[in-house]
Amino acid sequence: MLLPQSFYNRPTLQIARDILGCFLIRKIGQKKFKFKIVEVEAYNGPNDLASHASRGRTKRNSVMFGEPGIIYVYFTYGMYYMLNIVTGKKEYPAAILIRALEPIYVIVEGAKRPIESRNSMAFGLKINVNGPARLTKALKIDKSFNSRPIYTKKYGLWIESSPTPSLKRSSRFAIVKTTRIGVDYAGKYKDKKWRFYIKGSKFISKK
DNA sequence: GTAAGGATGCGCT
DNA sequence: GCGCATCCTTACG
Repeated sequence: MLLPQSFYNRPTLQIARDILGCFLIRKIGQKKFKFKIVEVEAYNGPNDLASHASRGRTKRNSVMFGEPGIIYVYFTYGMYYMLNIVTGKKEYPAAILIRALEPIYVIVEGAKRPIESRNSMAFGLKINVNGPARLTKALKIDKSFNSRPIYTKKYGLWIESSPTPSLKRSSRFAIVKTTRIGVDYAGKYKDKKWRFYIKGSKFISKK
């Protein structure tokens, strides 16, 4: 089921846990690619020194200060895009960075086909989605998605809830909580355990 | 298998 | 100018 905007209008750290195991769907042309979200990081509030928002509102980060459920895509290292979803109340700058996905299947002309290898071409899309920059490249996500809603199918990118909501999440998988990647400069915020991933997943971005 | 370095452009000081 | 919420290629064993 498509996750509604209200899902994102909650505390960011809670969303980071809840979104694990949910599905990211990308529609390109007639093909629909389905992935499981297996790793995320939270960038939480105006004081988080690892967050773009800690330097105040700028043209670049302004969507972080807006409505929850909006996509925040930014450009870094001269060549990569990062995919984030804005979370929490309006005016409270926070977002979830999607760091890694697990390929599930692709629907071509109504038929489900497995996505076989992380590094092979699957129906015209290079599937290499265990890393925040890799996955945007693979899914053809760029700045044009910035400020669009994720809670509609209109733009070819949306998130659906996991298939067995009746089962408690804790009975399906365990969550590892640890420190974020590449934020050594962030003072006391570098030690915040705001990175979450599904324990035992083979599709985590590092180690 | 692991390690090192280059690529590359935009936002911010 | 500097530095970055990174990845890929090359060079080794």
